[in-house]
Amino acid sequence: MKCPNCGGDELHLNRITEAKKALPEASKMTDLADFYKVMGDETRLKLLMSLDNGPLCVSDLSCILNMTLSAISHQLKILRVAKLVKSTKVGKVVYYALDDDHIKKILDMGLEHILERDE
Amino acid sequence: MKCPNCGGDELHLNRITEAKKALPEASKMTDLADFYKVMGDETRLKLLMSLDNGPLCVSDLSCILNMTLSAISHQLKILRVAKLVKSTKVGKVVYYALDDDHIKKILDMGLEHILERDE
DNA sequence: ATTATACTTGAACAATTATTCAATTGTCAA
DNA sequence: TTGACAATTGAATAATTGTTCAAGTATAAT
Repeated sequence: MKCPNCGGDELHLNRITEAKKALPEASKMTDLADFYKVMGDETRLKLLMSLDNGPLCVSDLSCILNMTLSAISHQLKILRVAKLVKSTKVGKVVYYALDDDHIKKILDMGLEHILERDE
Repeated sequence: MKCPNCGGDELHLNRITEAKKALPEASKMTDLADFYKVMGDETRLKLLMSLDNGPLCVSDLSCILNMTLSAISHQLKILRVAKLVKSTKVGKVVYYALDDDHIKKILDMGLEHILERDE
């Protein structure tokens, strides 16, 4: 039996079928890629890090990142849709917070990896 | 004293300066964003997951993902530069493997988050 | 009611990026 | 040496994406 894609031999095929089986569901892969994609932007990462010590309003975040309200709002929407942050409106002010502290753990783990890597 | 950016009051300023101090170094933020950016692609994520159970050559990976050698090679290069995978050449064949098992832990944590989230 | 504030939204633009295609390198076998 | 195979590379293309700008809500204050 030969690999229909590249013509490889039996052993080659075994490795392939095994690796294929070990892969998570296709839809889960897409979800995971999307999750990392949302984190893979400096602005959004700064927003998440800023919210790490408690809720902040959009103006606060705009000051912290030194970016326009519009830019911040656009990025907050992406974070909101991805369920990484939640928002509550108090009068005219909208407060944003991390959706749960699982997010915080993931952030810390990534940061730890970066720090270790650069030693 | 007033916020030079949006004209907010004292309390507002306190929250801002505190959040700013808590933020990691700018260069670390960039590195972390870049790290997630590399993971935030379905093809690269599949490559990493495929290598989870041991090294595979480029042809194997091409079969597993059902994509051209060229496309795979381009993505492997990105993973290599980002130090997520390493490669060793044996004759004509180049084997790729996860750079360390810290990567595996991060992958698992992300996947766990996705699974929990969708319950 | 009118005005100001806090934020959101949609369109547009520039920049980035994933894949394809064609050409090329490096290694082994005949 | 010649040919075949594994993999890499660079340029081109199409698609995605982050920010800006201008206009629009919603809420509070006068």
